[in-house]
Amino acid sequence: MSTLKDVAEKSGVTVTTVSRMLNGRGYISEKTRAKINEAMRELNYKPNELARALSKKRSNFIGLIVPSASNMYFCKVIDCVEHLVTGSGYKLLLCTSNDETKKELEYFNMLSASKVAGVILASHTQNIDLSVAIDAPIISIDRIISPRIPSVCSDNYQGGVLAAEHLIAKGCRKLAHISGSSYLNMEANKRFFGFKEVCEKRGVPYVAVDATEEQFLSMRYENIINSLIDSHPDIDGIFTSNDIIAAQVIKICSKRGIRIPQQMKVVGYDDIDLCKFCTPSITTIHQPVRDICQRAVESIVMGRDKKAIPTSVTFPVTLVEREST
Amino acid sequence: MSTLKDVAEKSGVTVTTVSRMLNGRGYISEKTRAKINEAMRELNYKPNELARALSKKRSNFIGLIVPSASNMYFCKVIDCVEHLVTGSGYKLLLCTSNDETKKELEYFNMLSASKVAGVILASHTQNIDLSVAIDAPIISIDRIISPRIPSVCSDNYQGGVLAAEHLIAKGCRKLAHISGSSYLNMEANKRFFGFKEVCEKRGVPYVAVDATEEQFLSMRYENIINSLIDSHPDIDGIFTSNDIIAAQVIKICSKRGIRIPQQMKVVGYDDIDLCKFCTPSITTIHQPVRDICQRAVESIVMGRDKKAIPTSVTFPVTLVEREST
DNA sequence: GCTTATATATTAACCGTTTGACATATCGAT
DNA sequence: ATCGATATGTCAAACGGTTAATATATAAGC
Repeated sequence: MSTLKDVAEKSGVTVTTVSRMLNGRGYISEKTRAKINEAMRELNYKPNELARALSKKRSNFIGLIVPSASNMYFCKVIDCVEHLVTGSGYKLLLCTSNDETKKELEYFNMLSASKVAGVILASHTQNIDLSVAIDAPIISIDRIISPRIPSVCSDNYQGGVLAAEHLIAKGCRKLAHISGSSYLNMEANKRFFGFKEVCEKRGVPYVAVDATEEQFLSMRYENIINSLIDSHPDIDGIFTSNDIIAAQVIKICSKRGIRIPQQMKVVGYDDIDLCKFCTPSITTIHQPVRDICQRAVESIVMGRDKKAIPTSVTFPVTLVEREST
Repeated sequence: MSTLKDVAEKSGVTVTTVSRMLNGRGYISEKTRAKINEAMRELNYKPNELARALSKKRSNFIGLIVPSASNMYFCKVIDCVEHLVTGSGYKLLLCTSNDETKKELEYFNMLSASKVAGVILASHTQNIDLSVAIDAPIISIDRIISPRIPSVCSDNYQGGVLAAEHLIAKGCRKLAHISGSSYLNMEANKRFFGFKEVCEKRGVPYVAVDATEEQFLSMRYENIINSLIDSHPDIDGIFTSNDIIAAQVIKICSKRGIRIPQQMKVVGYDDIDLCKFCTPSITTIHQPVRDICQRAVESIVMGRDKKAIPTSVTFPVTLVEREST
């Protein structure tokens, strides 16, 4: 593996000059530039990123912490963030925390030790002031962690409003809401508040149940869905806090002989690919994941240059109508 | 941020001693060990991983290259690999290549420049001898790239055999196979060979169609499925090369009023979560992703210590019967 | 002919950790 | 009294790049 020094010798200049060129500082004539490029090509030179980062006291890794990579919503986030990070010349360090605060702290220490350029948090982490643990910009996605950490969310309240209004417009008389674990994501609770508000304003009765953390992680909601339908057989519209629950509602209704959308209408949340693959496909609240991720990555890249103080933002959501309503 | 030197000063020993302790070389008395630990705690010392890696000429990052993080099969791989990598004290650098050779090469250069401990390849990359591009162990998942690169696969041929036998046993008279893009994954083609072999042996007629690369990446197979059913309305059993195609077959059949499993039986491949969420749920060939990933990570970790020459392995697959057959 | 901008060189310190070479001291065992 | 194992110290080079300071040379502009 060749080094800067090798390149410098080969092209008959000093390491300073080569480094200057690599980092775009100072003056370089076209002739020298060509000579150096030539030498780099011949030697197949790749700057050692570790040395570079050590010297600069900052790497170009960006850490992304998600609860799990097998949950399709987070997959979307991972995919988006990876593209954006790579597009900005950074590299993605992926961490899956299982929503465990302890693991999250470990990851934080690890990321800090690797001198990451920033951290994007799409995981649990309530209230612990992580900004003290790391000397790099942090931004959270869809979770508000502490007032000191900027966040980028979608309009969860409005999502709940849209879902309830849609179900009511479609003729539902009694609604239900099934949340993910409200303990895990305070921000997502606003989906329920929006839903509730509309139901109350319109005088439509509703019930609400809350999944457990364990159900959220295992993605198995059968029990909660069955017992909801058992105890409220007159429900004809369900708004779920994520699409995975919605898919299982559809499944259980089909097993019970409840026809969708005729007898039961279902609105999910997130708009993951699953919605399209399900039969019937799922009406859902679309989260602008791409916009959210873009904003998150930008805020890290900006924050690094101290160009802008990143602030919290909220993106609008939309309802995507499919076959389940 | 405190350094080794700070810790050494604080605990009244030299950096050599502290480093010795950190790396488990030479002798350390319990008393000194305690003193150093105390100092590290007080200073909240975290070794700078970059400096460490630079000095050792090797980081503890492991690179994982997948075509996409939004494809659920690869999500499973990512999730698994992340857990295993972290469990072994490494960190995961995630790369999504879109199955583009050019991008894969760029990622390889990047990983090489970051002195990764190894690379796990679950992507395209045909025939280019990447082992020359990087000085670290490489292993491929479910793809055979070159004879020089060890791979860990599942028994694709057997998967095809199981699928065909199951469909025939369930009473199908005319079968079809829809592959992902055979161009992208030679190894997965064996699924078709196994399927074909059984059909021919049993005298069951079959047709086979091949999705394009674009269809694979966009996960939209409607056209190919519709035209298959249009031109062969007598097909009563379909084996698809992945579960995402299977889900769409179910969807299209439902739209066309073809009842599953009564009039049409479907067997997918991979056993991703989607299978359980679909209505009806999808019978599929289960890939032992956990075993595969474990083997892949182990081979990197071993390969690093030069303890063992990693060799290629094949894991058995099983058929998981659900509602679609 | 003087100034200024451009282009490059030399030297050396620094980032934080590892590691080898070598020295020294203590302690129990022979 | 000597030996070997244990426990630590000092010193300094190395990993590969960045960067500040200082110097010099060329070319263009007035």
